[in-house]
Amino acid sequence: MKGLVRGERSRRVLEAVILEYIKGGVPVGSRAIAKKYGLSVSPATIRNVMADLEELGLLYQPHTSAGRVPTELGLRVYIDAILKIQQLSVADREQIRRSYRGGVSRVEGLLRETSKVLSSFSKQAGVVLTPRLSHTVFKRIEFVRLRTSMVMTILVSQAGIVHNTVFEIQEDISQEELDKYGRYLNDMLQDLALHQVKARLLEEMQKEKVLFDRLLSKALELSQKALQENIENSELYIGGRTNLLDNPEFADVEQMRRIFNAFEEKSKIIDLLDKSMSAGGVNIFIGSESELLDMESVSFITSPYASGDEVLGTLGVIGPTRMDYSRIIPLVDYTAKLLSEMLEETF
Amino acid sequence: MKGLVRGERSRRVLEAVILEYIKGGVPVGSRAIAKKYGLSVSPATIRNVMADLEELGLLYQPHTSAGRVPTELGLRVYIDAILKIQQLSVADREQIRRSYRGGVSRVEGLLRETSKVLSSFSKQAGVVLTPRLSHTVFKRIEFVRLRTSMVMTILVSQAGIVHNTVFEIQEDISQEELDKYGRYLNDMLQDLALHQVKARLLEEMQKEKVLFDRLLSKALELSQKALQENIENSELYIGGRTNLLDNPEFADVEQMRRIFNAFEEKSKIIDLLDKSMSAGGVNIFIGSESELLDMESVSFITSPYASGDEVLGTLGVIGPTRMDYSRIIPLVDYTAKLLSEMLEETF
DNA sequence: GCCTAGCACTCGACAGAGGTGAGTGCTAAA
DNA sequence: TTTAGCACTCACCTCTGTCGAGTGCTAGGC
Repeated sequence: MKGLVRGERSRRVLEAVILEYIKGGVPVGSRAIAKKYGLSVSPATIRNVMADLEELGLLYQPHTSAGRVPTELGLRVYIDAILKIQQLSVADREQIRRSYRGGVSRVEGLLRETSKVLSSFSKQAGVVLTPRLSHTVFKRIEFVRLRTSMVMTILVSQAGIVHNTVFEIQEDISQEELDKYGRYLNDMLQDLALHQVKARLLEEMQKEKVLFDRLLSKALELSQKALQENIENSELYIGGRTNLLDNPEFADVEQMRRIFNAFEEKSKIIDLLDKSMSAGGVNIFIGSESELLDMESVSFITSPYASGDEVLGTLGVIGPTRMDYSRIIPLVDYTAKLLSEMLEETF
Repeated sequence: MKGLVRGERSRRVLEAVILEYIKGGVPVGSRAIAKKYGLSVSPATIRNVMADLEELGLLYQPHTSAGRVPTELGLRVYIDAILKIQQLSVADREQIRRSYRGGVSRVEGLLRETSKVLSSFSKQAGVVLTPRLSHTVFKRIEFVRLRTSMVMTILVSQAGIVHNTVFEIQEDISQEELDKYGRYLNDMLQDLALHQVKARLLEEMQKEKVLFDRLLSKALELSQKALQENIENSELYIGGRTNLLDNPEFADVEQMRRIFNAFEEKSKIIDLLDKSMSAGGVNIFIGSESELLDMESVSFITSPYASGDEVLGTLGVIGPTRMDYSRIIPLVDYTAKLLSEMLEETF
């Protein structure tokens, strides 16, 4: 074994095949490479090199007498060892920034807009995972009496995420009393991370003082209830689904259905994005690497975004394995940073 | 002219063609009808009748020597004059009710669930238009200071819809002061319809008392700002997009792309649903009747839902013109009523 | 006067045949 | 080690013929 890609020439041929394949989407032959990539060797030589690359599992031949197509491993090697990731051009960056003009006034709007930006610049589908409430810092809680025994809790996090829950309670409580609970809790929970809030509430409930104060214990009970529900959940914004229809590899309906099903289910994609949240930096899943989706021929490029020190969520691009990595990787990277910046600025 | 569908037999033939076409999706011939629909006449006779129906514009022949397909007008006549709309079966109703078990605790969740129910029972796509804030009744307003000069407004309507806006203000205001504004406004605006709130605010601002009370005028100004934004907007929940992929008429990608684009755009669908909101009862748009979408071969079945007297939004099913109207019309009708009921119950 | 049987005709769907061209692997020579 | 040449493979296209569903028309029957 002489290493995965042994010589400079092999590397150039692999790159050429991949670039050409990304451009055209059809198997690429030796002639095309010899001509277009100025390697100044004959097609026959290229063929020999390609045969070597095939043996290494980097290329693959759909059938005898067809050109070569990169395998997942081939793409992986290309991305890890050959591709030099460049900065996004100033013009592109400027244009992305401009997409956000016109004032986005809510976090949700900002995230949704981001999914659109990602999709329109990548010509693929853009996804943005909303922050999990549990990962954010408590800002405020508010109780609203909707009608007899029906209370709505509104929770606001420091990052400006608003979450509400409605639930029934045993006995009716007046709005005035609910307001009192709110004030008490707001004082107590200020600046706590939400996943600490639960613990804090329990702790507080133990205290003697509280045990004898019906008002306080009621307040704690209510907020407990509100927090029980889905603060672990995140939502997923998906933009530009239809871009995927333009990819010739998804022309067959079966393939398409799988992807759109995944979009509808969301949970699998959420899991994947969740997983890459902790990783930091740009993550790339090629085809079956994602494991979660039984989808060959689909790649994910993801990056977490943050506000301050706290990682909030993940965003990314979903497209065919045959997508323009050299452009989309920096796009995802830049967008994640820009979003982080904007979140920080506002909240 | 002897009326659109002159005799009992014509009517039965039209019905047979439509039923058969809905079932199979392919042009239906005279033989099939003669056999299956017990009209006890020969195919030749059926052919004559079909020729008449074609002349009337109710049927259409894709090419010589193909069977007949109903035209939009044909479907319209069928729905208006022939189809007897039945109640949903008790079993179906029970099953729909059951879909909502497991407690849906927020309006948004309820609406989203509804879009799923609609889609899964119709095997098509289900849509639910969220209530416009402006159509709802004021319940509560709350200001939260996010950071220096940055304020979030949270608006809750009686129907339990929560809406938040973030904006910058000239000078910083403390949370205590913001709370005061909130209390003042909550008293003032109680039980007003939101579209009246604006007027009320202006009116209030004129009053002398306010002019000299910096606090009050500030409060009014803030809430004005919060209301300026998109209280007219509604969102759209779409469930079961992928069901549409199962319809053979959408096998060709171009057709599919148009529909999915409409889903992504949303605005056109929102307009359409909006239009049918005021109409009341079940509305049916067959193919080009919807005008908004340049989509032949797509039908909408919609119905408004309400809470109390107030019409809140619209829901419906989107599918191919060739869908099972006899089942889906009562489905939409029942679901709308059920949703109204549940909203009323909770809020 | 309406219904039906029969018949010739039309046209899409499908399958098979043959041709084309891109691309390969192998071999032998430079 | 590279290259030229050559035989071979295979997807794809086009052309052709067949099949069958379905029609419209006409003539005869109730």
